[in-house]
Amino acid sequence: MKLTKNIPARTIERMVLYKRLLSDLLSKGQKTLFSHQLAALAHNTPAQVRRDIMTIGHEGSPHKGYDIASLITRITAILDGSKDRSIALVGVGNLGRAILSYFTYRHPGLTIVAAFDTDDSKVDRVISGCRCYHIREFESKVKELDINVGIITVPATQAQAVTDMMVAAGIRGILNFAPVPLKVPDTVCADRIDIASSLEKLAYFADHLKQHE
Amino acid sequence: MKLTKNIPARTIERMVLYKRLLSDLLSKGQKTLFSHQLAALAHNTPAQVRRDIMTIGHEGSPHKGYDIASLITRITAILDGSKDRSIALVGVGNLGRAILSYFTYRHPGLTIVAAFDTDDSKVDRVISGCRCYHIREFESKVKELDINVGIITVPATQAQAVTDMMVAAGIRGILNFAPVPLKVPDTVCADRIDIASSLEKLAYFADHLKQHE
DNA sequence: TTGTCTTTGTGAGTCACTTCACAGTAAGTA
DNA sequence: TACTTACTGTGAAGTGACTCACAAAGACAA
Repeated sequence: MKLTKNIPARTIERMVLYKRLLSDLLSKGQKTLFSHQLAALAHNTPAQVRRDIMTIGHEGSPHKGYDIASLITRITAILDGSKDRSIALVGVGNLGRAILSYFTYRHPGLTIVAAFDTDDSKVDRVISGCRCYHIREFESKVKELDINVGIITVPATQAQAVTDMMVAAGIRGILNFAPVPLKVPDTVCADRIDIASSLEKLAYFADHLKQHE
Repeated sequence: MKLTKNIPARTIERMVLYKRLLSDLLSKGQKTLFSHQLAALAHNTPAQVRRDIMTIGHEGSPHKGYDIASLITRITAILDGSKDRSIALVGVGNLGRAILSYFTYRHPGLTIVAAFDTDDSKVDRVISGCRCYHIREFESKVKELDINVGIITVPATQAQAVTDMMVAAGIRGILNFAPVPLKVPDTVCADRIDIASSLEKLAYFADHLKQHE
C-alpha cells in the first residue's frame, strides 16, 4: 500500500478505467477475474493489465485470478479516492454549464462545489445545482471549501490570467478547455482538453490510416 | 510535400497547435520565427520543434529561422486542412448542445453539419445553427453530406451501439465523450475524451507531484 | 503421488519518442 | 578575405512505456 515508486501517468489513466469497469462487474455479482478478461473490457492486452496491477503493488493468484473487491480497494487507495474531491469551475459559458450539469448526478468522489464568472447576471445564481460566485471571491472560496482542482472554461484570451489566479490561490491541478497551452509552475499539474484539436487529429487519421493504430 | 513516412500521432497533435499559434503570429504581422520562439509558445523545447518541422519535411534557414506563412501552408497540407471537414454529432444532450454551440462560430475547416438523436422533441429542430435529425436517418445523411468524422455524446450504455452504426455508415474517425472504451475495426480511428477520468488523474497528480511533470 | 492445465509475476527485449550535442551554414563585421 | 555569432538539421544516445516469453505455482484428476 506504500509503493512510493512513481506510477506513470498512463498507468493512472488506466487505473481510473479499471476501477470503473471493476465496479460494474462487482455490482453484477462477479467476484473474481483474469487479466485477459479485464484486458478485453479495457481494450488492451493481458500483459498490460498484469503489469499495471503489479505496478500498483497488488497481486492475484494463478488460478482464481484477481479478487475484484480488493483490487478496487487498492486502486481507490492509490487514487486517493477516499477523500471527496472539491472542484472549482471558472467560466460559466455554454461549455461550463454543460460540464456543471454533467456533474450534477455526481461522479463518485468528484464534486464541483463552486462556479465562478465575471458576468453579474450569473453571479449568485445556482446553475445545475452549483452556486455561482463572482471571480473576485475565488481565493476565499477556495480556502473555505478546500478546493485543489480547477476547471477552466473561459475564452483563450483569459485562460492564462485565470490560471495564474488559480495557482496563486493554491490550486494544484488544472483542467483546461481553452485552446492554449498554459504556463504553470512545476508544483502544479495542468491538462488540456481541446475538442477542436482532437477533431483535427482525428480527421487526419481518418484519412491516413493505412494500417495505423 | 509527399513524405509518406508515417508521422507520429504526437507530432500531429503538436502540428495542430503550431498551426494555431503561427496563424496568430501571422495575423499580427510577424513573418518569421526561430525554433526557440515557437517552443516558448507551445511550451516545449527548441529541439522538439526542429525535429517536428523536420518530420513534416519543411525547413528553415539558419539566420532567418522559419517562414511563418510557408510553414502554415505546409502544416495545413499535412493535415489536409484544405478540404472542409463535415462532422456529425450523435446525442443532443447537455454536452452535445454545448459542443454544437461551441462550434457555431465555426472553427476553420471543421463544421458540424448534422446532429442526431432519438428524442422526437429534438428531431427536425435547429439547435445552435445545426439541424437535428432522427438517428434512423444517420446513414443516408452521412452519404449525402459526405461526413467522415463523428462525435459521440450519448450515455455510456449506448455508445458502442452508436459506434457500430457509425462504422457501418462509413465514418472513419470517432470522438467519444462516453466513459467507455469503444471497439472499432482498425480501419477506424477512435479517441476518447473523458472529463471525469481526466479530473481523477489530475486529482492524483495534484497530490502526488513531488517533482512530477 | 505425479502429471497436466491455466494463469500469474517479471526479467529482458523492443519500440517509439525525445533530447543531446555538434557539424554545417548564412549573415554581419571589418 | 577571414572571424564571429546564432541558428538549423540530424545522427546518436537516452528515456519511458509496452510486449514477449517463460519460470513458478495453485487446482484438479487419477
